[in-house]
Amino acid sequence: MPELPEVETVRRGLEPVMQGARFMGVEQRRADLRFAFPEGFAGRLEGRRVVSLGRRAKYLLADLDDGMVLICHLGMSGSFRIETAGDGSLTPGIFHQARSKDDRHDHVVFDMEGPAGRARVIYNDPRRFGYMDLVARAALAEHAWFRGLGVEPTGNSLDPADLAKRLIGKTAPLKAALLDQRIIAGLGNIYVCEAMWRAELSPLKPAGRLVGKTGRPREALVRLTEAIRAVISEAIAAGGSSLRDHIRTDGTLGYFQHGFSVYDREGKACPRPGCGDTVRRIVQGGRSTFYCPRCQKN
DNA sequence: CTCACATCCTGGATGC
DNA sequence: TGCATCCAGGATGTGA
Repeated sequence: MPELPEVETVRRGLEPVMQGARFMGVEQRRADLRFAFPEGFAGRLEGRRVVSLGRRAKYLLADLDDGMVLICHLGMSGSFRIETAGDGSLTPGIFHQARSKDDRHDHVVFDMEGPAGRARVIYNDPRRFGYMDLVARAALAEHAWFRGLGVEPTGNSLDPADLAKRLIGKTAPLKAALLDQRIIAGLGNIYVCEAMWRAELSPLKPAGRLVGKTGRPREALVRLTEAIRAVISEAIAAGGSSLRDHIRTDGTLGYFQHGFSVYDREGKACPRPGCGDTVRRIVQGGRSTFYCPRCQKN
């Protein structure tokens, strides 16, 4: 599913029509996605105004004017699209026009009215691995989905010393540790593979070996931290990666997939100058890992 | 603690 | 063209 860069791209796409806008109508077309919607979901949103649209890990968070937060996770195949009349001057009538030709997987429809005019925001999710909830902002940190969530891999939040504390003594392979949302929150299969390649670290290496005896981060961990930060920020700048499901709210594609070094490149040449080896695919924990056996020996 | 594996779903790619 | 099979960006729960 969308990993952090894709979710951040969606957040930025929705912000212009959501921030400061009011839910004029909410249509919930089924009782559940991955989980059941909370009781009275649509009615509790209607009439509320979005104070701000944020993100934590792979979760979109819409803070409302009554102190509640709308939480959305896109699962593997969730996407939002925005429909307007094109000139931003939508009348309510436009919303009653025929649905798009393949609306089978449009599960939630938000009719918004705000500073930017009216917009219809539609949640589509073929596999229905996504989920939503509505909780008090004050209780968010203790919510089951957020309690124990690790550090954000963006900006200054990701610090080698802090990461060392989380990895110390871990015998799990590095790949598994980086996918563990309790350690770093927001990374998925793509960016974990890319970051390990950039840092020239083996996905099989026990994660705890990145930490020195005294508990200080080894040089490799500093390198990995920088690689994660770089790949995430570059991916956000590219609008995320569009493989199968990720699409921006305006219907355009992200283009970071063209910048992949190893992900989905099994059998192709390792792009590191002078390497000459071939990208290999192995399976760890049931998920594909792509890496260069020569660059990522240790 | 760690792992392998199944599970929730649909759709696209591939192979016969 | 059909049909079967495998695979997919996530997260959770089970049992070993």
